[in-house]
Amino acid sequence: MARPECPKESLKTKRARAARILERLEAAYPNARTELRHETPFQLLVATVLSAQATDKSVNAATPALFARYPDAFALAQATPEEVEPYIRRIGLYRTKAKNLVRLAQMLVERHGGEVPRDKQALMELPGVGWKTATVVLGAAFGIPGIAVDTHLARLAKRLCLSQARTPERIGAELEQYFPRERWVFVHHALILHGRYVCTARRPRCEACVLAEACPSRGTW
DNA sequence: ATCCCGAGGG
DNA sequence: CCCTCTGGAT
Repeated sequence: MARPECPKESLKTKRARAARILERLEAAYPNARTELRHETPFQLLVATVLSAQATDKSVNAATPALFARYPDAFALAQATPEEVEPYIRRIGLYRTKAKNLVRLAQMLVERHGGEVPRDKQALMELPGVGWKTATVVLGAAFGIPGIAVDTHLARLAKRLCLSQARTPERIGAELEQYFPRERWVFVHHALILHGRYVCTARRPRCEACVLAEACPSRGTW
């Protein structure tokens, strides 16, 4: 990672650049939303927990069979981790995730009537659910604004010189200063798509990047 | 800071 | 072979 210096910008200048970035994201990814397959908030929560350090493709390959066997929290709460493992083994980190999902389902039944709580603190008390997963679920399932920062957002925020902060929470808080609240959830999904297909971790395709004009790091990778 | 972990890409 | 993938818990 050869780091170019980020330009010194006022908040006003940065917001103007963010506005241009948002414009181009809206043109390039007009209906960006989660690519995790799900029918209910519960299934989205499970899929998002499974997506930690895994590709959404591998998660989507596993969840149809998983959801057919365990369609809701009540069904999953009756399972043992050993019974769940075969469904998710190919995703990786499967022992931890199987254990977490069963306990998570049991807690949903015990504390929330089997439903997904619309509250970040309550979500973060569930095993396997941290700040990023809770923010994603609130946004995608309930439309509650928030910019969840995952590996893609962290990388793009740095390359775009939108945030040099280190923790996901701080990067997210900073990004939320630059984009309008009603577009936060869109920005999250659009930047993930852009990070997955264009501004990739290893060899970013700057020549094909619609954000290049607004990116101080263009061509330096 | 380290562990969990399989699968696909370069 | 090494790196990365919508992280979280210890």
